[in-house]
Amino acid sequence: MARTTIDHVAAAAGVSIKTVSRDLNEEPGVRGETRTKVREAIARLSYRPSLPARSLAGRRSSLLGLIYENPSASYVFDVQDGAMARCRDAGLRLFIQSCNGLGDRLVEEVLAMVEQTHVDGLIVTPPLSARADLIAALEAKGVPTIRLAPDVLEGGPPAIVMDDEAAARAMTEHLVDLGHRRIGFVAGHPGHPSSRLRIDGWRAALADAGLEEGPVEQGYNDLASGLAAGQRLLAAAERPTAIFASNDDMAAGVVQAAHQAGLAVPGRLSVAGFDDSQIAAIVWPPLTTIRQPSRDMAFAAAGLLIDLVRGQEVPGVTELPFALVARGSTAAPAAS
Amino acid sequence: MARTTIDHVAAAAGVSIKTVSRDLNEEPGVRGETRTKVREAIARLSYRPSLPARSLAGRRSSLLGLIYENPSASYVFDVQDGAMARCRDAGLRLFIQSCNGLGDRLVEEVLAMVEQTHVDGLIVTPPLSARADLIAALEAKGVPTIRLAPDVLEGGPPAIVMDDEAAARAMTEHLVDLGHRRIGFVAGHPGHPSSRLRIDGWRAALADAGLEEGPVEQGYNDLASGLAAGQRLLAAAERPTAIFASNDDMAAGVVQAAHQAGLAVPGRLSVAGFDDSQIAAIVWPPLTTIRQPSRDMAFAAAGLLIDLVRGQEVPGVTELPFALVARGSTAAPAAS
DNA sequence: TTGTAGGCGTTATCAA
DNA sequence: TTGATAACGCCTACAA
Repeated sequence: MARTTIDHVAAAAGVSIKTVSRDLNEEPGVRGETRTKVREAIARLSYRPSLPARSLAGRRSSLLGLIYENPSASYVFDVQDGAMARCRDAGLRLFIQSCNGLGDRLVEEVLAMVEQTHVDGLIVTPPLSARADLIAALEAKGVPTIRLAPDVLEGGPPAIVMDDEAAARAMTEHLVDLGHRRIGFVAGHPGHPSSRLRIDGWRAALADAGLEEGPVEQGYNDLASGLAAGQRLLAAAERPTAIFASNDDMAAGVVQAAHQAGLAVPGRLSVAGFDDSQIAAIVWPPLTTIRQPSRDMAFAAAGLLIDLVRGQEVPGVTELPFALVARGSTAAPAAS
Repeated sequence: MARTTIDHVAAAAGVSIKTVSRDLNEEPGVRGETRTKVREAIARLSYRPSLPARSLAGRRSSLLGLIYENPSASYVFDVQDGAMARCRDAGLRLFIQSCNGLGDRLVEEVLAMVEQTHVDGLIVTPPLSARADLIAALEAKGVPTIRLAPDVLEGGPPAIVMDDEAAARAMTEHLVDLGHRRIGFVAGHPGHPSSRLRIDGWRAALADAGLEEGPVEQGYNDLASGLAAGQRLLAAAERPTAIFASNDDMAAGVVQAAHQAGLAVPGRLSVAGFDDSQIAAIVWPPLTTIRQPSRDMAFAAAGLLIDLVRGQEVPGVTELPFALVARGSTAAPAAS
């Protein structure tokens, strides 16, 4: 029950607590011999410094925060994993907070969390990274912040992004290259940062190819809305030969709609998604999609935040590359 | 930059800091009038007590911990969500830690986390809840612990479980009732607590129905191994008319194997899963499966842990009900 | 290169 | 019913 403290270590090593502290924090000015003694005592007593005591005494808590709201389980999982890995490398801890269901108390609750836990800085994931009120409040409080995939890049805290528009364009070009001329689109949730960029990319690619704009249906980033959108798209008189959905969940819905309509995928209909979430590899046929490097982005975000907290300069925008993953759900259109 | 502290509140309310502290902790012995004054000052200054200071001074940190390792993204997501919700209700915070890739440093790292963060107690999710060394170490340290879905119930810290065996039996009975006589099984990961219970349930139900035991193939809880197991099962001379997989990911793999073999599901082959994870509703046809109340179990676990930390008695085993979710992947066998 | 004193923001103890 | 004061375990500033 009795905690091992820095005093015990100091006594065991025959030095003062300050010397132990210096070693712990890798401060200079400790003789090699002394350092060895201290290290040995630390190991022998298996001493672990108390984080609360540190954050109380010092100006740092060795704790970073990460907040999320709602996105898919796999996205949250990847992001957590990446950020935690980076923190572990740096000997820091990550405090994760869900903001689901906070409604209009969001800003207040986040500030409360930051104050109570003393996190040194915060990683804000989408769609929270698009909440201007939140970001403004954090800046006003002086909380070091990194935005993950925000909607607006100019101004605001440093951001980590992927080029959604270029990715959507690449996917559309992939479909065009396969020979598709009538390519429908299922738009993403209107409140989501990347939705606009993705539809813009689709439009741009069609324009570049000299093709007419295909039919668009609104979705809400979940399977059900993708299914409904797919049904509407497929019921039209002039059916598209390919449908590009703004995320994988909706693309899975479109695949279901095709199954229901008795249309073979990709024989009669090609379907493309976005995100390369778990689902993409699980539906049949597996989805051609865009791999968003969620884990890498979070890893990088944590790295930037660490720099930021240490007072170093960090770039305003860091862009990570995407990849087009071609799988079974897209093919050349049926010769008609 | 200057933090609002209990001193500011005390000054504003014209009382001592101890009185403010008493109000914060809902201790008795504060006059109603005084309490009102204090509350008003707290609200006006939007004061939030510092968690580190609390854990340093008091015997409690108002922080619970949750550790996980590897399971599917959706499982982790649900569990986090449930535990966080319960913590929020109680005014506590939840510290989440991934234990992926820790190898043989697992026990050491978990103990380090517990010591460093001062969490009051720990929720241990599967498959970590089956790690005897970990559980023993936590008990030795006197860390209040709740096990989520452990393999062994007798002894050890309080556990929250679902009756895996009964659920597997129910699913098998469902298939028998549909008319299946040759029911194959894809076994779950050998290291996973519930794998044995599920196969036992399947065996028991077949025995009860007076049926011969069907073919079994080993899987590892992921899609790929389910696919491989499905291929082996379907290649056999006497093909089963139904396959029950120990989890949904593997069931999705079996469905893929059926697709590849040109076997209609559920026309020529019925497939059943377990977990009701996201995947279950996404594959085509959607899976008949067992809903494991992961979120509820985590919610309950946090509740028990709170009681435990407060020194109350908690039951050794708490069992939550499962549900059989019948969807499109199971039907009567083709008349042959 | 090392050590001493003071304080971080709370809760606990004991007195008023 | 309230308050002064001493911890809690560490870091910062300053001294030796």
